[in-house]
Amino acid sequence: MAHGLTIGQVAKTSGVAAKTIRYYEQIGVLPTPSRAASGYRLYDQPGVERLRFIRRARSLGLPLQQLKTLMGTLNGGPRSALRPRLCALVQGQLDVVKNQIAELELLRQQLERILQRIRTSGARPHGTVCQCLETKNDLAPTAT
Amino acid sequence: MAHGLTIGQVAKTSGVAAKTIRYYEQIGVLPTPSRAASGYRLYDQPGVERLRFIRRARSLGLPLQQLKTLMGTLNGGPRSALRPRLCALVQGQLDVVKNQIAELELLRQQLERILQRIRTSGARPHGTVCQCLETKNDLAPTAT
DNA sequence: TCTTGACCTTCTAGTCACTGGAAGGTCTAT
DNA sequence: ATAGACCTTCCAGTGACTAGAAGGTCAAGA
Repeated sequence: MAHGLTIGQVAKTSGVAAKTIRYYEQIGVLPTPSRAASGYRLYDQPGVERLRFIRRARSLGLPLQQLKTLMGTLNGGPRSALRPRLCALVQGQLDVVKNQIAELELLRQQLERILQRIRTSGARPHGTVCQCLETKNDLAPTAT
Repeated sequence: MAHGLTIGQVAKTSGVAAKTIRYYEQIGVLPTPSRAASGYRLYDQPGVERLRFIRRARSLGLPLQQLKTLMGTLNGGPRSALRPRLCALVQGQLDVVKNQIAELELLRQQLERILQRIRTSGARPHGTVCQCLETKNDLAPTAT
């Protein structure tokens, strides 16, 4: 009731589910907010901004574990370490994303070839397994 | 000891961890194999082929749940339903993959712009949150 | 025959990022 | 006073495995 938004209000304005906000707090990505006499969580503006930061970074694919350590740096670590760390984080994520794209492109080609094959030749079962997925050449051995 | 490969031999030749093979059996994607007197699992050739089929399909990103129902069709369902089902499965997966690629491409662009910004302008903390991740225009609200 | 070490068995629990639900307390408006 | 919308905590589930513990089995060598 004092100054501050309840978790539901924060959820509504930020688009992050209340459950998710509690979860972030639970695993230590968000600090524990102040509480009303009733026990309700109360968020102030910096608290809301921290959440938005987390969400922004998450939408870039940064894992919560890395965010957690980064938040640690942000709230208390040496300021000088900030830029290189952020830089490395984003660069690392960029590499991850590039690799994912490359792998998915391969996958797409495989799927298109297979679809072609199913459509034209039909899927004759051989034993209990489909021939159309049997040809080795098209498929990476462990491309997950 | 009778005819058949132990789980470790299958694991070695197929490149699938023994743990994973047991897991597939546990969730019903693979049928329960025969057992030696000792209780060891023994796999015959069709069993090994089923595993290879699963892995091939998994490497295409098909979820185990779908594979499970497909295996049901393969082992007992009407043969006529096979081709359209497989076709739909692969087509669906192709759509999924295409969407993933498109999203990751957006993500890559965002990350590259952000990296540029960090490198050139530096990351001045503002309050407790980084400005360089604060600009809304670059970032999708919920692009995970 | 005994022992060593590799292999196998089951079971439980952990990963990641949430999400759902139950059981119960609080706030606001009527 | 009561309805119902909100909040609290805790437990469990998702997908596709992976790790580890505790114990049984097998083949080979001394």
